[in-house]
Amino acid sequence: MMSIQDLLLGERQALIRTRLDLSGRVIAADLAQELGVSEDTIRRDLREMASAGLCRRVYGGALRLSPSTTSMNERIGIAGESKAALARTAAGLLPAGATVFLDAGSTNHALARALPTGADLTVATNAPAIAAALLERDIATIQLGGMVDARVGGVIGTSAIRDAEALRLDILVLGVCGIDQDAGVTCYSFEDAEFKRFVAQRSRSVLISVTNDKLSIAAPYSVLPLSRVSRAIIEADADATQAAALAAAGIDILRAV
Amino acid sequence: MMSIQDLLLGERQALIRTRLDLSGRVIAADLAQELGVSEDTIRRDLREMASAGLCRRVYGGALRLSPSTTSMNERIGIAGESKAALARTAAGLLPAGATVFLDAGSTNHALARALPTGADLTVATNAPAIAAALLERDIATIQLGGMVDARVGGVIGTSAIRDAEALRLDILVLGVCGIDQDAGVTCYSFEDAEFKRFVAQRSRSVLISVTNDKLSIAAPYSVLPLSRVSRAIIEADADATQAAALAAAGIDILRAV
DNA sequence: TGAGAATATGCATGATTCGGCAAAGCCGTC
DNA sequence: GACGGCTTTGCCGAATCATGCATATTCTCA
Repeated sequence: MMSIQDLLLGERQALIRTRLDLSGRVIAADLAQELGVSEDTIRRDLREMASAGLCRRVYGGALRLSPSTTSMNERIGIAGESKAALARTAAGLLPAGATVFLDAGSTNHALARALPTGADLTVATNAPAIAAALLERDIATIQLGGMVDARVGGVIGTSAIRDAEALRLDILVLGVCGIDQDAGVTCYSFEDAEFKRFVAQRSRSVLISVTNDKLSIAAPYSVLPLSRVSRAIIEADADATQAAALAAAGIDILRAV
Repeated sequence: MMSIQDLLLGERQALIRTRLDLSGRVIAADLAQELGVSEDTIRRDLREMASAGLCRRVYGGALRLSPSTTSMNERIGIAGESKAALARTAAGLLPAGATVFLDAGSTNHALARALPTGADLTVATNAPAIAAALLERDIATIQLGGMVDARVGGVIGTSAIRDAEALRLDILVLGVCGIDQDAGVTCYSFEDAEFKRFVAQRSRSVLISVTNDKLSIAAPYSVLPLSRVSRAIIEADADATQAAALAAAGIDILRAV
C-alpha cells in the first residue's frame, strides 16, 4: 500500500500543480500536513515552481498565474475567469469511473482544462481541442471522427453521429448557445442541434453550464426541452429570477463558486 | 530455466518501461531488488532511458513524462527550432488544393503550426492536437475517430482505420520513430505501425520529415520499406553518409533551411 | 507600531547519484 | 581453442541532493 508521504519529488510537485490548476490557490501549511513533509519542503517546492514560471508565490502559499498563459485561454479572453469558475464546479460533479461526453464549445474546453491530471474518467468529445486538453491530463479519451465544422469547433454530421452510436454515456455535458424557460435549450446551427439531440438520447443525464449571457436566449434551433436537462451550473451572480424559472422546470441548479 | 534475473539488457529496460507506463513511476531501489541487479545498473538504465526521452529522472527513481507536464509543449520546446525548420520546409511542399494526412507526432504538430492561416488544403489527421492547430488556422480539417492512444497522441486501431478508408490522399506526412537504410521506416508500437501502413496505401505519395535523432534508428515495428517513401526532409546539418544512403534508396532528399 | 505568522538562510544528516575501475561475459578473428 | 576488443555489471569513494531543524529576517494584520 502506497501512502501519501512516499511521493517522489517530481510527483509531489505535480500534485501541487494539479491542486493549483483545480482551485487556483494552495496553502503551504495545508500541503505540508497533507503530504507529510515539512513546510520548508513545500516552500522550497513552491519557490522552484514559481521561478520556473508555474505559479505565483504569495505570502502563505501560491496562486495559479492568471489563465492567460495558454493559447486557448487567451482566446477565451475576458470571460475566462467566470468560465473557469463554472468549469471548476462542473469538474467536481463528475464521479470517478464515469463515462462523460464533452460537447464542443469554449465552456466545455474550460472544463477539460479544469480536470485534474489522471482523473478516473472516460471522456468522449467531438472537439479536437478538448481531446488535446484531455490527453495532456492523461485522461482516457474518445474522439469522434469526421469533417470538423470550423464554426462549432468540432465534428458534427453523419460521421459524428455514426461514431456516437457506439457510446453509452453517464453524463453529457452540453454546450449551449441559449437557454430559455419557454424555448428550452437552443443553438445556432441545425446540424449541431441534431447532433446534440442524438448524443443526449444516449446519455443517462444531461449537465449544462451556463454563462450569464446565455440565460433567456432563444437561438433558432431547438436542442432539448428543459425537462431533459438534469442539472445546470450557473454563475455566482446569475439573475435569481431566471434561476428560479429553471429550477421550476425541474432542473437542479448549482451556483459556481 | 530462466529466472527474472536472466534478462538481457533490452528486456530489462522494456520491463521498466512497461512498469512506467502502468503506474507512472518507478523507484530505483525497488527495481534493483525485484530484478536482482544492483541499483547502479538500474540507475544506468534510467539514465539512458531519460536521455532517450522515455522517462523523466527524479531523485530516487523515475517518472513517466506525463503529458500534463512535459508532453507536447516541452517536447516541442526541446528540439523546437530544428523541428520548426523542418516544418517550414515541409509546409512549402504541400501544393494548393491537395488532400494531406498529418500523422500524430510532435514533428507533424510543428508542421500544422507552420501552415499559413487559410491555406488551401484539406488536412486529415488522427491527432486531436494537430486538428486543433489546423482549426485555429482556418484550414479544412478531417478528424479520425476512436479511442485516443495516449502514447501516440492520436487515434489508432480499428476505428481509425475504418475512418481512414474513406480517404483518398495526395500526400501522407508520416511521423516516424526511426529510419534506417536496412530496416526502412519503423516505429515503437505495433498498432501504430499497422495504422501508418494502412494510410500509406491510400496515399499517392509519402513524405517524411526526419530529425537527426531518428536517422539510423531501427525501432521494433516495421512500417514501410524505403522504396515507398517519396521524399524526406532532413535537418540542415544531417549526416551526409546517411543522407546518401537514403538517396540511394530512391528517396528525394531535401535539407531544411 | 507591535505581535505573530511566514519566510529565507545556513547547517547537519542520511540517502542517492556519478565517475572510474575491474571482473565477467560475449563476439569475431586468427 | 586462444586471443583481444567490446559490452555489461558490480563495487567503491567523492560529490550531490532532499529534507528537517534552528535562527534571523521579513511580512501581514490589527
